[in-house]
Amino acid sequence: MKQKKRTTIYDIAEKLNITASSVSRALNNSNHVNEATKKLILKTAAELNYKRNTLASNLRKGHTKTIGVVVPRINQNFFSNVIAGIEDTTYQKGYNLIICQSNESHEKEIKCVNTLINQHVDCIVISVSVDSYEYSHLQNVIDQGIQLIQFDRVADELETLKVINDNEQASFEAICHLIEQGYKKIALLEGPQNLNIFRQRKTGYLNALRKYDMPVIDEFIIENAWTKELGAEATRKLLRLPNPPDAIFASTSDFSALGVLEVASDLSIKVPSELGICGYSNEPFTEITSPSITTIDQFSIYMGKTIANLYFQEMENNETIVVPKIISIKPKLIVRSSTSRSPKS
Amino acid sequence: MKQKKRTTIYDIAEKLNITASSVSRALNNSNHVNEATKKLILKTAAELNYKRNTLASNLRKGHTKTIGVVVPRINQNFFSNVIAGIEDTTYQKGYNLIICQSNESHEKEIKCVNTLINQHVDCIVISVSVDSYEYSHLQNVIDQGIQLIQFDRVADELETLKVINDNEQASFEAICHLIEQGYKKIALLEGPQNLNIFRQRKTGYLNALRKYDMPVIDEFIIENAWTKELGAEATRKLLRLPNPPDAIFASTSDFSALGVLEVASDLSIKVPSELGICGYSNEPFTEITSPSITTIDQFSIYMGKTIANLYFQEMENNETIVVPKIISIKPKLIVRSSTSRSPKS
DNA sequence: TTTCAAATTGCAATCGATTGTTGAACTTTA
DNA sequence: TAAAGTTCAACAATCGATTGCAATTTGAAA
Repeated sequence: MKQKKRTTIYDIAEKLNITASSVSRALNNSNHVNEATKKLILKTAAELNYKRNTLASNLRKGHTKTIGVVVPRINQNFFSNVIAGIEDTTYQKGYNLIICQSNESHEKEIKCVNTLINQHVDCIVISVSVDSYEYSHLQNVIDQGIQLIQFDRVADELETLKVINDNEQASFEAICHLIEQGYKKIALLEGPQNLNIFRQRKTGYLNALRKYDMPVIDEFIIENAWTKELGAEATRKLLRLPNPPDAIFASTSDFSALGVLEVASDLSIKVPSELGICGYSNEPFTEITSPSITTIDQFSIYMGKTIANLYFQEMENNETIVVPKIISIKPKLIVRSSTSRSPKS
Repeated sequence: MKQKKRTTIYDIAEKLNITASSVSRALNNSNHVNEATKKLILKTAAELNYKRNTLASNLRKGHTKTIGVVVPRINQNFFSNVIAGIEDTTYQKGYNLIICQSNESHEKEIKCVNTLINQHVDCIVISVSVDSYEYSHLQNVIDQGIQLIQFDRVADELETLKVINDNEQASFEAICHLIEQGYKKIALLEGPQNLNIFRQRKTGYLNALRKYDMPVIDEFIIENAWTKELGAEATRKLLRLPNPPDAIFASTSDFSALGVLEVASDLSIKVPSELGICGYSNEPFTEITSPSITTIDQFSIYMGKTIANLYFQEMENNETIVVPKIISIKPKLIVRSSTSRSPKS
């Protein structure tokens, strides 16, 4: 590749017989430059097609106006929406985003975080991967003086800024809804319990059952059913039980719920009359399946915006100690056909 | 925010009573350092929790091992898949990605590109926004000596590396398929014709009709129907015609096709027997609508990988002139229920 | 005309890492 | 033992922009 020499402030200075400092000041619109020369400098800069070298500038200034984002998967609706939300508000403040995906791998997550530290980003926003078991790499971020914001899947033990969903409440409401629709034997597809979001959803499920004095049936709780395939498999298993459930809450994801729906469809089990199905995340497709799937909206784009605003807000309270702050967003139950039957037993 | 002083190579040097150059060489595993001191340096670096300042390093070295990506929307399946593909292969080579979204705005696209130039990325990968009308900002990228790779929506007039789909062929095959299924009056929902991808798809449509000696009916071609809402609206208009079409090719997107399907469903028009529907992009949801939607897969993840590999390949042919190269990926028609009727007229 | 302050501009250090050159210490060879 | 060659580390310049301080010019006031 041809590597043309880019024009620098020195080139401009030389051409105009002044020093680079004046050029720099003019470019930064400082008022310590004569208006006339400022105009001239700006004009010459445009002529020479000057582009500021952000690397040099950032090195000198000590900050990069860049935020690093680490998510398990970029191409997953929830995460790409959060990113879009973050981007939307950071862009307006002149910030850039460096986006990494951990591919749900703890190893890669560590590498991503380290790269971001090396890049001297001003802030790291992360949702941890499913198999993370220790968080020294995140502690490291804090130690390096970089603002750390966790969202959705957070490490509870780390005292950082957090933006989360109230998973327990959402899950609780979903189960209450099912019970009110007359379902009596509600199964739970749960996600990996090392992630707190899945633990919280389970708690919500148990609380709701308790509230209505319904028994907790162990074989109705299926571990690690968080993909479409695993959801389908779990469903087949559940429906083969001598006393099968009449509703399934796929607390892990809508994909899992989709697996449930497909199995029900294969077995000609009528949804919602014979089987109620509730998912989680409000993926776009849940609206267009037949029947449409009841699910929980996490306000993902709003969540992204909240994260960005939280960062800027903390930035402004300069000097003060970092107080661990948690912002909890209440998700919303979206009732659709897959759980809507007339409310009688 | 507390801003701790990070440890630098000077800190390590000072502690060990040597110069920073030796530290740098040790950290870069140069063989101009004594093995023993190298070990010592590495050990001390780890102790002091040293992290290389990539800014300084990049400034000195003149490249950043960073690729900038500009797409219309991050949270659109096709684009997020391409990004995931790029990320997958660049990550292995130690490259980073800076991702920007133009939000389909020409203005913002220009700003994104300029930011990336300022950031001294080594390469810019872009799919232009729908309302772009001139490409001086892209010419600028080339002038600054930055490798430019266009994909999918490309500016034909710019001689750059390009990775595209053979839209014309895909569209041609889709229409041939419809005709072979016995559809006789095929409408086209077309996208903004300033984007070449939509022009190509239209050409494919026209070519297929010509091949089968079928007339081109002007009122069957609807402009700018590239969202779900516009697709729905277009469909209502088409079906109100005295002589309505018996198939609709939503060449713009699957979202548009979904709009078609919903209107058909509202009007109780049977798909595929009374109306055939074909979309474009193979969005995940096309598989789970009822009926499932025939569409065209663009191999988006593979496309991303191809882009990344193309960059590395060009990098290696150092010194030579940049030859504009175009890689065309042949999309695949995915036949599903929405167009599958017994092949008789 | 002299004095002083304000407005501009220049000088030089700095951010942290890299790298070509130089020189000292050491090893090998004749 | 002396000459030649190696190895290793120090020195200093460099990447491009920023910024505190010093110096100069300008203009106004005395």
